[in-house]
Amino acid sequence: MNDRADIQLTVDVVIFTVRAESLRVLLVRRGVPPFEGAWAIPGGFVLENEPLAEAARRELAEETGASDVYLEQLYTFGAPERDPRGRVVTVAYFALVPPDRLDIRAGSDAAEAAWFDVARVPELAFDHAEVLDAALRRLRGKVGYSEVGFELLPERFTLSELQAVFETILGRPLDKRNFRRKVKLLEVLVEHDEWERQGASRPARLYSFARDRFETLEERETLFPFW
Amino acid sequence: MNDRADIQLTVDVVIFTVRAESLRVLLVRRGVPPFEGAWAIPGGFVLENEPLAEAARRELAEETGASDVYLEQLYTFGAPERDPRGRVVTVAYFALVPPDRLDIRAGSDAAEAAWFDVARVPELAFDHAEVLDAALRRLRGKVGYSEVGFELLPERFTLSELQAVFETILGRPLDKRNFRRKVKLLEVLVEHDEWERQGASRPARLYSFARDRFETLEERETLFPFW
DNA sequence: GCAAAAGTGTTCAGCTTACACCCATGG
DNA sequence: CCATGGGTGTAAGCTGAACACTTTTGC
Repeated sequence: MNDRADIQLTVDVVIFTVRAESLRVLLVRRGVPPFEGAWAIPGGFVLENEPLAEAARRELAEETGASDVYLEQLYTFGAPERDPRGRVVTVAYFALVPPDRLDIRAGSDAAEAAWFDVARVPELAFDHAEVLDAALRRLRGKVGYSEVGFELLPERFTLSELQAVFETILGRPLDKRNFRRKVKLLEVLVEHDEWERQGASRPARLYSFARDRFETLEERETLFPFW
Repeated sequence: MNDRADIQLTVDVVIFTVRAESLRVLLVRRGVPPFEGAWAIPGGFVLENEPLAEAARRELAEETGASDVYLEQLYTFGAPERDPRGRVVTVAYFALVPPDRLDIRAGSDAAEAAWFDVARVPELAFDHAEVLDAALRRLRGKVGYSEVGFELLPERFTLSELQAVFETILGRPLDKRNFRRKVKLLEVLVEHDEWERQGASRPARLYSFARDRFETLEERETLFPFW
């Protein structure tokens, strides 16, 4: 009468960053069967007495050295046949890592890891194609009414960089003037008297993201209009 | 070196229905410790070789007799101390059951179960207050751009009934004329030559929900505007 | 002085909102 | 005939989209 399944629980973390105007995801190459040699989303088993989000942060730190970045639970995948070794249910998370938070050294000690443009991802192990797809849909769905667009940038950034992130996530160009007007209207950016110069062009003003102001915005639910 | 946690996996299902213009949730009274005598969200262990959604549907059918209703994975709760008996991670789902799909007999054989107005829910066992809160936020958040508002109604319904469901979920009144115009603009309702008469008033036309038309709408992502 | 990217307003269309009266029926 | 809920259109304000030129710098 006790047919509780003997289940192993893992967390997988879809780790995104932005580089050279492309959205990238971190994948690791599997060194052991099953799917030996295939690319996979980094993940691992949940430890005793470890909260799920903490397991995800541990995974994230092991692979990237990054901590204190945006992390969100995505979905739980539990098809019985998703892992040929047995019943393994995985709680998938996704993380947004600004380029300046990446620790180059991290992850290099363990398995091979590499960043892939999300438009050019190889075949993935397990049901990880589905996991990645869910993460991308979530990210794209939320960019319009949440902070995720801001969480991929370094501490200081230009409005053009911000716009490039939005365009990268959405996969389409945005109008520069409209974009700037709307962002400023949100009142979540702090304007600095610092300027980024790059090559032979006019320097761009640097901004930073005021996370606290965004949170008060959310409560007003101005961003969730009734259709 | 193998510190994989010995974890029990359950599914909990937040079951909503609408009755008398109030949004209700099904709760069961616990007959055994821990939290003996407290009200809880129905749930149970995942079986060997059972997909998570199937476990949720099984739970749902046991409690309500309903099948083929709207079911969506909500969130996975895994705080180590959430169940005093040990490490129990739960994958929470929520279900929307139209009143005509409820089987009165179901659930009566087992534990005591009852419907509660979501605004008048008693103290709940475990972290179920948090689970219910997440379900309500998800439901309210999605009513404006998804089909959830349509999934709580019987096969045939009037526009006033539909509006009442939206108002119940959102917790605020909507303008009748605007509501009707927008719903008709969506083109997801089938108009029938049947009329509901109730008491001393003009009969109301009956409609049904064309789920397939809604799905093609979703792909057009007209409903997900960029801010 | 020219190439390159930064920065800046206005107009128009479409959508959202607010709002009040007549209609069909049962009792 | 009256009480009850069903059903319908229009005007005003607001929001989103389209669009082009000037500025600052490095070379």
